[in-house]
Amino acid sequence: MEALPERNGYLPPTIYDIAKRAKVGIGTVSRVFNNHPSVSDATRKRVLKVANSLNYQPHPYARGLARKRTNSILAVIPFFTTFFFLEILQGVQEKLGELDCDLLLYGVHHPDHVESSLRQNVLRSRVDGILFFSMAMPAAFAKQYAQMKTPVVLIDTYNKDFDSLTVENSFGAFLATNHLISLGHKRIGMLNANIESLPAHQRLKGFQRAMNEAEIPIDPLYVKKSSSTKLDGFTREAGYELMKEFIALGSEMPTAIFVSSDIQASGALAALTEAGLRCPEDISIVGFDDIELASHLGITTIRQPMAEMGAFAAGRLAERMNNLNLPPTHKMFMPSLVVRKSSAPPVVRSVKQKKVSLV
Amino acid sequence: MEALPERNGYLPPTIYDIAKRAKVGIGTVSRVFNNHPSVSDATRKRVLKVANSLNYQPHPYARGLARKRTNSILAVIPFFTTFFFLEILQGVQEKLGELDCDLLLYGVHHPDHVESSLRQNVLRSRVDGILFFSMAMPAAFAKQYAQMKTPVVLIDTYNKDFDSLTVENSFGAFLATNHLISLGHKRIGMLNANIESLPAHQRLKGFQRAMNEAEIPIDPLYVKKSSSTKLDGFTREAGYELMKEFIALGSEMPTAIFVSSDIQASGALAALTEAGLRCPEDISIVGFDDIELASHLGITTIRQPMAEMGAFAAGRLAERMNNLNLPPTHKMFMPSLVVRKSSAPPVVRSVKQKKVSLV
DNA sequence: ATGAAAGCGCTAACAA
DNA sequence: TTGTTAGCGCTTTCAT
Repeated sequence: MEALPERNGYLPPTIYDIAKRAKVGIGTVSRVFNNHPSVSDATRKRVLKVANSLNYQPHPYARGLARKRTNSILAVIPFFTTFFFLEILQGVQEKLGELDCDLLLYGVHHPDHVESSLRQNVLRSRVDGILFFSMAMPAAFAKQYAQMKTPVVLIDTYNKDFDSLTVENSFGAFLATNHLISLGHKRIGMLNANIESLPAHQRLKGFQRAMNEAEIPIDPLYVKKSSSTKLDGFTREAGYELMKEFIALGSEMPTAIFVSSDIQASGALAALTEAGLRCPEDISIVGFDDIELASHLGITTIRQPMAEMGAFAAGRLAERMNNLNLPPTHKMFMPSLVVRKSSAPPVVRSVKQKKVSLV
Repeated sequence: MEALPERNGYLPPTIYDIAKRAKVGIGTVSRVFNNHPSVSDATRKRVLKVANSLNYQPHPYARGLARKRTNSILAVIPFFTTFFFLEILQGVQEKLGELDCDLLLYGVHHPDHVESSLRQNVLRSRVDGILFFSMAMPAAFAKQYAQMKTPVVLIDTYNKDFDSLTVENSFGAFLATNHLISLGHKRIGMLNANIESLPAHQRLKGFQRAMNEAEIPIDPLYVKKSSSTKLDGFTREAGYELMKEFIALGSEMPTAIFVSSDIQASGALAALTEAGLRCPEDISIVGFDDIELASHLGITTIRQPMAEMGAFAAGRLAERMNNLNLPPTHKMFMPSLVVRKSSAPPVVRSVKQKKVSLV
């Protein structure tokens, strides 16, 4: 802690300055800026004029102290991922603008840091609420927040005690698979991440439902899951490796594969290229997430409505900040299909024969 | 403005609570938490013990009010771009952690919004300093900040009145071109963005210098620049179109091209694939920026030290906040070469003859 | 409708 | 070394 140099020269005007020049009490000035009804029109106008001429802006910290609310919220996000969060934050911020609320960012590098940040920011009552992204809320804090009724909204993660919003993974997988089916594919596979993870599990469910509804039997050979624990198998490498297994099937290879994430799909594509196979001519691919890469690679995929999710999260947080006793709600968002060039009708190759046994 | 529900039940402890239980005055408690030297070890220990047992955390807003400094800074970033900023913010945040300082995020969608944010946050003295990214500082604010000595650090943009840090574009281009040269290429082209933009201009300079130093004449036909105004031609489409022009050269095509950005390189690659040409076999490509896409596409590129830049920016801002009268400094960061598979030695094709006229 | 005054939780100057 | 006190700029009773 060093000496704290005062901002030179110019000092921002306070309500006292305004009050003096407008010949009113500071209370009145305050009322004007809080839109309190009991100020005469004349006075209000006079105060506003003076305030404008002095370029007055209420000091948020003084306000925060007096009001016991800071008008700012904290976003705790894992910093290793990128695109998804920025898009959501965009939605958050837009909404926050309406609410005259600021956004504090806390990027988590290491899980341990989560706790210290939460402690610092919340217990210090520096923020009015928290947006918590994609991580499991540490149990100790979950308990504490629940009983202190701290406003918390969970995004892309779940805890029964807090508001949460997630994407309907299963429905997205259903959409993806259905797209492939409606393109005319019959031999459809799924390249999944680690089934232990919730999203992977849900996406498998959606795949199965689509296949069942279309009455297409699922060949177990066509359903491959990563056993990687690194990021639950949602990695480029995992996609690459599993795709090689598909390729090893040779002529028995599916004509289309639903891949559980775009990042895996990028690896799958690499494996295909390496094997001299072309997408979509030899095989159609549908991914999931719609990360930026997907558009560059031309991957048909499932998009999550990130901006809306962000806006919704901010809105929900605001509601909760205004009423600490709302019961937690759990909102599901519906993803949508984005068709690009990695999916196409199956090519009727040297029409030998229909595939026989699908088990 | 609605009724403001108080946080139910639990109220955070204040220095008064601590003081009472530790049987000291509030001043002493304050001193302890400000590491003021004149507190006896015994007292300090006692206060700390009580504080810990009560889970006390100083209230940042009260502190801010009294100290006239908020311990938080504002990052103003253009929200349409993504990866680059997150990486820099990572560096920023790491540094900020050391400084016990918070990060307020303001994403700019529309240039108009810049001003309102700056006004709100700075004039309201909500933040101690500003990190301003990749945009031209609006003149009105530049003047005001300069005379108010508001701590501002510019990142990836320049203004003589403020600290700034930028990347040595020219040097990066030099590195890229040199890499191609050292690989043995002689027919080297450059696929540039809109030369009106500063980075495009600087990158051209670096290209020219490398060629000159290697005494390889530059064929004007091999230097193509986008005339697009959209993002100054730093787009996938621009890269795609210009690469088609290169391809149209047929056998006269360069054996290697330095592309002014990865995003353009991705478009260039697409054009190549479309034309049935392979990279690096038929032509080597080096990009610039090292966006995530580059690694997925295997593009050799020039990387900017983003995390370091972020940390440096935060550090510089801190210095300036501690001494408002420092003269502005302008720091250049050196980019580095990342070799991937899009660049390789030229293939000695059906060695017909040396290229004759390079004009 | 308006002014005066008492905090909000803290820092820092001043005494002791 | 310590306690006391006067702000920091604002909101919010309580009078008037």
